[in-house]
Amino acid sequence: MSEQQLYELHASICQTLANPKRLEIINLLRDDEMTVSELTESMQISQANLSQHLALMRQKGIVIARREGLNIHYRLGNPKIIKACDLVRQVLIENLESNAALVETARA
Amino acid sequence: MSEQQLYELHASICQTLANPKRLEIINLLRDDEMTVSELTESMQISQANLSQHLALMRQKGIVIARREGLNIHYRLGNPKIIKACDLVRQVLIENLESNAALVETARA
DNA sequence: AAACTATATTCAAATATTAAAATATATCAT
DNA sequence: ATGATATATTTTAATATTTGAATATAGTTT
Repeated sequence: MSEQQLYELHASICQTLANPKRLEIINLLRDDEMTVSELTESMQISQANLSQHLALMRQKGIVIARREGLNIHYRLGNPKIIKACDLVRQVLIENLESNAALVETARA
Repeated sequence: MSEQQLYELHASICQTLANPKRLEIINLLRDDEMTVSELTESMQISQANLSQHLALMRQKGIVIARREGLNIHYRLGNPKIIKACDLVRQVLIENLESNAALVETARA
């Protein structure tokens, strides 16, 4: 597998993370698995659209589905996903903070 | 700032990471800053397109530019970006490995 | 100031992503 | 078998992203 190909696969995982609803799903699954119904109730999203997002994430191995009767339970495929998301969120927060600091400097 | 808005900004950072060339740039800047010329020479990409990618990353604070004469030196805006990318790459590698394991199981 | 070098920006066409709507499938209960 | 519930898939229109081509800008050298 070439480095180029790895970068492409890497990018496609990032692409899968590049959606607010999907990030919200990942956060909801942080500690425990949840059924599709539970996710639908916890979020502002239609069942069909939620299912589309879950299908995408399943394909990339970001979440794993497990059927139990009528319900399907979803969980994260790899706990490192949460670590990665948390790191990116920290970067975001730090960027916001230093922007705020810049604004302060400009006012002074 | 609402959680929704945070998820949107978070997603937009992930979106910025969701491109193989941009990931390659980040990796090249891992340890040291580099000029645009150096980056152009290290990668299979046109100068104009590289500049477009750098502009996007600048806007998101992922990368910082510093002019020195004719050259512009780029460096990472936050070392945590590298950590996050490395984590996602680990997730990718682990997914590839468990896929390979699955194929083995299917053959056996 | 004219030429040169390094880098950035704008525009447009091709391509990819998103979400709603409609429909389909799987399991369970009767 | 029928109906009910939970979830998934397909299609489509709107929107966003990507890249090459052309052009612009900033700093330097002569």
